[in-house]
Amino acid sequence: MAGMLGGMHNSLPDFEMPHEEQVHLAAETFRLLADPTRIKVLWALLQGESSVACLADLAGAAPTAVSQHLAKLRLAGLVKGRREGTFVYYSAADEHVRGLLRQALFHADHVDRGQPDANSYSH
Amino acid sequence: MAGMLGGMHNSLPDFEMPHEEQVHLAAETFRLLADPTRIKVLWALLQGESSVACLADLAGAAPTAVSQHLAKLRLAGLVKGRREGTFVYYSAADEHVRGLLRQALFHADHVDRGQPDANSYSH
DNA sequence: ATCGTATATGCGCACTCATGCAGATACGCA
DNA sequence: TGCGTATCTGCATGAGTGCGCATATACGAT
Repeated sequence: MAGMLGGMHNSLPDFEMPHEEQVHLAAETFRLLADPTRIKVLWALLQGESSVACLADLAGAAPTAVSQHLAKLRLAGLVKGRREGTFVYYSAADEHVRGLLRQALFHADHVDRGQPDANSYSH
Repeated sequence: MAGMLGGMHNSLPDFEMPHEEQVHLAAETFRLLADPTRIKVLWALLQGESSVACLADLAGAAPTAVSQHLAKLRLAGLVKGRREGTFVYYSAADEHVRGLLRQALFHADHVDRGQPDANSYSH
């Protein structure tokens, strides 16, 4: 499936690009994960369910901000809420998020971005 | 640093949160992936190296826009460029990106966001 | 000069956060 | 039982910020 490299230039290879809708959904998922507070919240929720106040304490953010973040994550279907009295206990709704977070954090721990060498290819 | 402080309902056992630096790097990675054009470009680069014009054609975007996206990806260390005459052939520099993209696209293909049931838990 | 690529600037849009307020529920006390 | 208060959560608004795109310009190579 992967085209042979090297000589081909403008000719469109034979591999298939993802569908537009798929790409859009993936971008939206990444956009939701591109926030330190939401990453911490989701990481905490992957360990078990918790409430807004507890998550705010864990993430080091204001409860209202965490509530807004949870609302977005809920609309995206990444977390779900269970009401018990005044508290709302949230939990992760998708197992794929665990893999994405683990890979991203692992990548962040092993990446070496020491030099923003913009012109490493020029001479 | 977050930490003790009273008033925390211990619905979650003690577990370790990722380090602050790790979280920021992961968020930055996700932010770079949170764009349809960059997703298409990276997906194409995972199949082999290609030039700006070819990538622009594949992604359906202007060459200048693709060049700017590639500059950001290059500064982040996600792609690398090899100059050959007038052309610059880019290629993916990190194998972790492949896993992230695959999981995100797979997730996008399997997620069912048909129910933005925001108030599934409310009265 | 032409083509491929990189960079600078302005515009429009979306996002985050902080503030304030409202609804809902639990608790205390007469 | 009835009432008032405190707490938890959700929603709306404004300020500040960053991003992507389009345009124009510059550099390098043939």
